[in-house]
Amino acid sequence: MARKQQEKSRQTKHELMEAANELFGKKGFMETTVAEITKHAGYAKGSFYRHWSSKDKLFLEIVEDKLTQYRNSRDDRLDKAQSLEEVMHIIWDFLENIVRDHNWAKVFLEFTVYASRIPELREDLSLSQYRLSEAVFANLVRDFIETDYPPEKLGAFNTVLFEGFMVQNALETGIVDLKDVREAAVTLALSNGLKTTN
Amino acid sequence: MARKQQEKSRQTKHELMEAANELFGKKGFMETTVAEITKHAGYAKGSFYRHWSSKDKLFLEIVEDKLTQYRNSRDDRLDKAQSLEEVMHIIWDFLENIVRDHNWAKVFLEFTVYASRIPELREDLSLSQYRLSEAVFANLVRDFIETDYPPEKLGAFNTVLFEGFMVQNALETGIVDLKDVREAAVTLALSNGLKTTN
DNA sequence: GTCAAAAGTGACCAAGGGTCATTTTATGAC
DNA sequence: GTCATAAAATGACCCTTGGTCACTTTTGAC
Repeated sequence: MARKQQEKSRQTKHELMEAANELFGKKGFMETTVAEITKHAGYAKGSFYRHWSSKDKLFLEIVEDKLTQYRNSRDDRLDKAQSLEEVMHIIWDFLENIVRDHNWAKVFLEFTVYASRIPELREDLSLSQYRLSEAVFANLVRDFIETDYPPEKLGAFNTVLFEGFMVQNALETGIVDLKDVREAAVTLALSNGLKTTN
Repeated sequence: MARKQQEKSRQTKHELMEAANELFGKKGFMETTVAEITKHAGYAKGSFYRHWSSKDKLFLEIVEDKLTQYRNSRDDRLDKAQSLEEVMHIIWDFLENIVRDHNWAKVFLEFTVYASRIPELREDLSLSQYRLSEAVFANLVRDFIETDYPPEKLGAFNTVLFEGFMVQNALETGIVDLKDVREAAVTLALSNGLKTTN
């Protein structure tokens, strides 16, 4: 049987992904070369292209893995949410996880901006498995909105604030931190989504 | 006198900047090559490096020009501002100008994220002449803040929201538009900066 | 042991940023 | 007008990097 060969191939792919994961987190997407990834994992450059058709595709696969991972760590808390404020904090705990995962939020941002110039890649990136999903955020807040403010927009503001923060963070301006932005997001949600504001 | 030569040199530089301005706006920073810029202006590649030591430096010079331009169109309106809300709208008119200037806000974002990986360039970019200045925004809102919320942070949220919006815009998600984000910024400012919220 | 298929290799290609020796053009002294 | 000098402009060349592919090595079925 050819099972062992498949197994070996999967193992190699895994090793390459691990190496890439580490290097992307450390140096970013652009600054990490394919040759570095393969060398770090102990292979030759050519081997890379037996597993992915491009550096972009590898990145997308890593993103998919990571988002699945992040989402799994969040899902079980959703049922318990009792208020808009609570939901917002669940969302921001989730976002905080991403920032804590080395510098991956920064790497996401880097790749997002890069991908936005490449039509095919931009389409890929707007698929939910590759993206902080505004739709998911919208669904989370929908049940708690008392006004007629569109839940899609309320959901999207989380992404807007988060990604805006990531730009600040990338430049290391140090003026606002994640906590400030979380508070702002909550303020905004309560202010637009609830009838009584305090 | 060698005046005419200097004049010619300045003219060439100007033509190269015009070409670059157009191409960057159309294709972005990364996708525009030095050879394209020089060809578009009618010169050979080598001529580029008589005027800038790198593609990055040319970009910084264009940014500086543009920001000066944007700022000039704003300065004369500042005196008239009577309330926090009014100041916020002046800030967002200013930001709207940048978006209207072809796709330059997107190009700024692209360059910002790119620069954040290159230490020397990141330092350049945090200089005020190259940057949407949080400090300036902070000064604008300072006089109208009634609470003890730090004006630096209130100012910075404008940049955060604006740049976060630019990421959405780059991906063409279409969920929020500039008007939504402006409103959010105003809501946030009034909510944090004024004693009475409505 | 043989041999086909899979895994792995690295020389090679093209594109792009940047360099520099060389050529072209402008200037001013005579 | 001519010549020397300096500035402006050129494009062949270098290096790096993503991607290709003909070749070598390893694996496992028989």
